[in-house]
Amino acid sequence: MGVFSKTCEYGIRAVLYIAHRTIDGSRVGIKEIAAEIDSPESFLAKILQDLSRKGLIQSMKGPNGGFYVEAENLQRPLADIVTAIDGEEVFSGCGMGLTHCSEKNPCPLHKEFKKVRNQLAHMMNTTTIGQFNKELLKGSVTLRK
Amino acid sequence: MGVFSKTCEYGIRAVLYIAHRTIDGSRVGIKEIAAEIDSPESFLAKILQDLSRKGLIQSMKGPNGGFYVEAENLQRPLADIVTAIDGEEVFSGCGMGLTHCSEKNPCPLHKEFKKVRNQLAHMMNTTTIGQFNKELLKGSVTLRK
DNA sequence: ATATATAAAGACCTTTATATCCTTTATTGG
DNA sequence: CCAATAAAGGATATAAAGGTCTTTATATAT
Ligand code: FES
Ligand code: FES
Repeated sequence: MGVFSKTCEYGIRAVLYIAHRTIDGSRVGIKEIAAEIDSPESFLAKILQDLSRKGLIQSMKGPNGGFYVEAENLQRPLADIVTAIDGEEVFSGCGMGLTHCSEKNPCPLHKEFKKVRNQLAHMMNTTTIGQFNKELLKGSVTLRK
Repeated sequence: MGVFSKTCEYGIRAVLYIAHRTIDGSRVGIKEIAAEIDSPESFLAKILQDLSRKGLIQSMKGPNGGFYVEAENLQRPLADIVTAIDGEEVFSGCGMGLTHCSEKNPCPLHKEFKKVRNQLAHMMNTTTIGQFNKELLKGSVTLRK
């Protein structure tokens, strides 16, 4: 198990793919996305459906339809994708599973775990959907394999 | 989903409980452990069986039997418990699910994610099983709720 | 030796995550 | 309007995680 669920991993990869692939105002279909991020097509369809309903990405049916990201969404943090799919637990939950992480009744790891968790949250909150577009176009970073 | 699996969370809590409860050379039974760390008893039994087979904790059958932690194991890092139960992925896997995290073919998050992951690994590698015994005895930290 | 306490082991069951497939609905170009 | 296209939605399948129960093995005390 990684830090995020598989669903979430696919979701992040797909959104970043869509974002850099549609800066020109075009749309991209599920087949291409799935192929390019190396994910099961129909499973990804479900994930994107969900993210679309939640407004993180946009979609259009019909010929020349597909998924895209509106300009304003390019500024949204990746944390929004994680929260939409996995919830907030990874950003606020106790590292060893206590039902509530708190200062008053802390688990042994609390002090240190909180730092890590906060660093993770900070990273995901200050990293935006559109931020990697150039690097993705250049090919200096990848979304598959 | 948290950073670790539920199995792993129970495992960590249980090992820390056993450690501080048996410094005097005694043993502690599964019923007490499960009650004190607030976990399902027979599920925890499976987990402890596994950790015992792997040598992270010790056990004895029969009257006055139970689980305990040998002195040398008190020095082992909590990372060993995580690795034994969840594997190493959380310490080395790609944050967005690429099959191999690498410098040569990095995902967009690689640079930042690696820092977080390393901080997590460092924390878990420098924190030992026995390290919280005093605090647990004092009651300044908790393993339940 | 026997009875008893306790963990080990294995067979199950339930829920959640992951994944596929098929039908419906919306959009577009002709 | 019509046919083609692509996402939405719903039903279902499969795998993995989470959890329970019963039986067996082993240690101890009497
Ligand atoms: S109580 Fe465990 S991380 Fe805060
Ligand atoms: S490649 Fe993704 S974290 Fe290293």
